[in-house]
Amino acid sequence: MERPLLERIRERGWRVTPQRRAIAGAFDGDHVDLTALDVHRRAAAVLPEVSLATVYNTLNELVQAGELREVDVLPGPCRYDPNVGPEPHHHVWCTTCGSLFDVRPTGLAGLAVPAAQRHGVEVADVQVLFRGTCRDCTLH
Amino acid sequence: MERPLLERIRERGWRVTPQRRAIAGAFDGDHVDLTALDVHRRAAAVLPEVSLATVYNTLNELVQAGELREVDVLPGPCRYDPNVGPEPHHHVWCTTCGSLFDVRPTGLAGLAVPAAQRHGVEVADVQVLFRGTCRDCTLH
DNA sequence: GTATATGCAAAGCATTTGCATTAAA
DNA sequence: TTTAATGCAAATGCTTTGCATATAC
Repeated sequence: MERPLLERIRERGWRVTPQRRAIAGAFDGDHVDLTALDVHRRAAAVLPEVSLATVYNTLNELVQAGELREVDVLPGPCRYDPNVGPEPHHHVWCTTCGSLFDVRPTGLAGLAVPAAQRHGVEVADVQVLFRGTCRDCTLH
Repeated sequence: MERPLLERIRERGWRVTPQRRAIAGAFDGDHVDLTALDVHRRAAAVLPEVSLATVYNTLNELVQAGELREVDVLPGPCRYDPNVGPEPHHHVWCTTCGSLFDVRPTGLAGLAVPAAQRHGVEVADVQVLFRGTCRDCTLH
């Protein structure tokens, strides 16, 4: 679990504006991965005037600063994940409702690409996506 | 390795038009995963009048028919993969130039999500993405 | 001949950008 | 007071759609 985003913004010496407070606040609690629209919806609940452009700009700045991770492993809009710890992490996704959860799978260490299939790519990183159906969607 | 797309179109009783011939032809050879624009570029090399809308429409029809697989595991436009065999497959991706290759990793069988982390999702499927840098990009 | 595929141009999202205005420090 | 952040509205990139025209069967 990470330190709150707002604290990390402050530590970077960035200006603390009401918008940034609202945007950072959107990630408080159980850190789900949010779309820009999710973030805007949550931020606007606290600060109705916050603009979508500012949400996008701020999310991008945070990604560039390494304080958010872009999760772009599934169809639809990009998601943002405040959990940027050292160990890469992975996801479980309900293909029906789109719910997305962080997960730390077992057996990662055994994964490898046979050299003959690497096409000259030096592998730096692995991302695993488990797809399935969540209980709510199974029950209709 | 799959049978040529055009043959599969014919077998479905679909009309064989010059456009469909050109679009199917784009996937001949080593089956890279192509974007719609890639397909359009290749198809237009053979049939200059083919429209991008037709490329999109045709790709979607082929996806719905199960003759193409959408690969939507990375940023940027969706890619289409003519290799729709039973075994799910995985990808190696150069994060610099965007090259994408199919891969059959070892160690897949050992991958699992601890029950406590499943958030009620019944896992049906796994997709693995290896990210790295290809030789060309490393050498500049 | 008839059903189906095509092309165009317009519309739809998600996202980015330019620039004048506002506000944090 | 200065520098940086915001909001707007317009632009972008990818993809879809409606509809009249063309064409495979």
